[in-house]
Amino acid sequence: MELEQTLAKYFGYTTFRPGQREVIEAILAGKDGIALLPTGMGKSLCYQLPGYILQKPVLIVSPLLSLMQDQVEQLKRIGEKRVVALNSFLSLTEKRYALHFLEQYRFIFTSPEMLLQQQVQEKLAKMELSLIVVDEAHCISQWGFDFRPDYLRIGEWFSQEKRPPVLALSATATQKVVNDIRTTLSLHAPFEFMYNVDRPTISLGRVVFADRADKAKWILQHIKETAGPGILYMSSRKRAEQYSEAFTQAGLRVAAYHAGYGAEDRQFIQQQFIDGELDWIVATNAFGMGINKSDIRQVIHETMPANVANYMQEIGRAGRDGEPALAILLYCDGDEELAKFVVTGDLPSASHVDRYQELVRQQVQPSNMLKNGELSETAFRVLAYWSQKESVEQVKARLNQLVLEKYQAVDEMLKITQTKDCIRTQLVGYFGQKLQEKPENCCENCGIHYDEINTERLKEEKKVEMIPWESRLKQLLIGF
DNA sequence: CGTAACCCTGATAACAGGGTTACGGTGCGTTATT
Repeated sequence: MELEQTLAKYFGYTTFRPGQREVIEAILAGKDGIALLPTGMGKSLCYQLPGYILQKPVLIVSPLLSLMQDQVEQLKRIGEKRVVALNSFLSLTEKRYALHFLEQYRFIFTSPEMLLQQQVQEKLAKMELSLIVVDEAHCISQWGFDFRPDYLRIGEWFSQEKRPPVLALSATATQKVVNDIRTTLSLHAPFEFMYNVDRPTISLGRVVFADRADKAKWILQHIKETAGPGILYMSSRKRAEQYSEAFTQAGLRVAAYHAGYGAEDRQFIQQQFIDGELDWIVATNAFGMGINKSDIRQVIHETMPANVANYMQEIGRAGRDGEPALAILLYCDGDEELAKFVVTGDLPSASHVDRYQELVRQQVQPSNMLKNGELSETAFRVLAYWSQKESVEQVKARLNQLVLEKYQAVDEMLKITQTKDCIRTQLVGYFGQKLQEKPENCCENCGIHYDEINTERLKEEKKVEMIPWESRLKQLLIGF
């Protein structure tokens, strides 16, 4: 059957979106692949369609439980019953059942951590898969080395034996991230499809402040006077809460969001935002992955993110409906120091490496280190991962290297806050691409026509405030 | 590592300036308590 016929039969579409056909054909030809497609451009179809053609299960490794649930629901909505999310939401009985009948499912979603459990591994060893998908594959690079080491173990697992094609999917990935994906997954001459990373409808604003108080004043004013829906990214949980409270007191529909809240609260806030009951989310970088909201008009960074990849990922949440949107990066001297601390603050130290080895030598459980609270659970897991693989000296060198790389990544982001050249050109450059065409309201340095837009806005105001979102965008562009 | 908020001191009134302290992100799975 032709691909189009299968597409129509299962998904009801008549044509493919850019890249989908190429990626699917490569997979069907047995090749590995890396596909970078913006959210909303049908990434998941790249594995769902092959799932219907290759009559064996597709395994999808996903970073978040909520993401898995969404994907499962989405598939069930189009009538697919043979789909399962193998994760800790399942009770022991449910998990046993799912594992027992695992080969019967068409789509199996799971986390890296669950995938690597012995019982899952044993089951998978007896099964034949048609395809392994690593969804949101930038997580390998973003999390694998110092946060969720199991992201690195995915590649170790299937590199050793005969395996089906592997497809890595992500919205955006810098050159470094693509390299990390390729090497840690040991992809064999992968087919690579990279959609244009530039999002011409997002204007790239930037405001530099003399001190923090000025910045705070600007934020308070800006949020009060401009329209959402928007995300205000903060670099600390506490500040997210403080700002959120200030806005709430000013009568705005705002909520804070960070990983300190329980899963239910987070789900609730996210849903309120999606449903339009909240205009602003004041969040840490915990917010965003898997958010399906097309009309986000603004993404503001109170402090710069830790690297360019994260920045692109975060601003890319704006304007998915194709209508104009605005990203504003705020900077104040010294902001990079906080970013540097935050990204390296929880790494194990050289003395931790020594102590780990010492405990192993004495045949004491290294996890005893956790009892007196000298390092976090995350730091311990990272330490354990590397210590099991490498010598004490190698681990120390690796950790030092990691710190250096993280600092460099922050410095690259810092350049964007300081450049006098076109921000868009520079940003796109980090993704190995060349800017095709500058949009009219390109960036702070090329000139965003705030004045023009402001005048229009005034004219607009004299008429009526009825044109739903056009007038909102104009409102949104004041405050400069 | 750097910042901000806090406290203390000195010398007799308000407050400058030194010292101290608290604070800073991301998620899985499992297990022991409410």
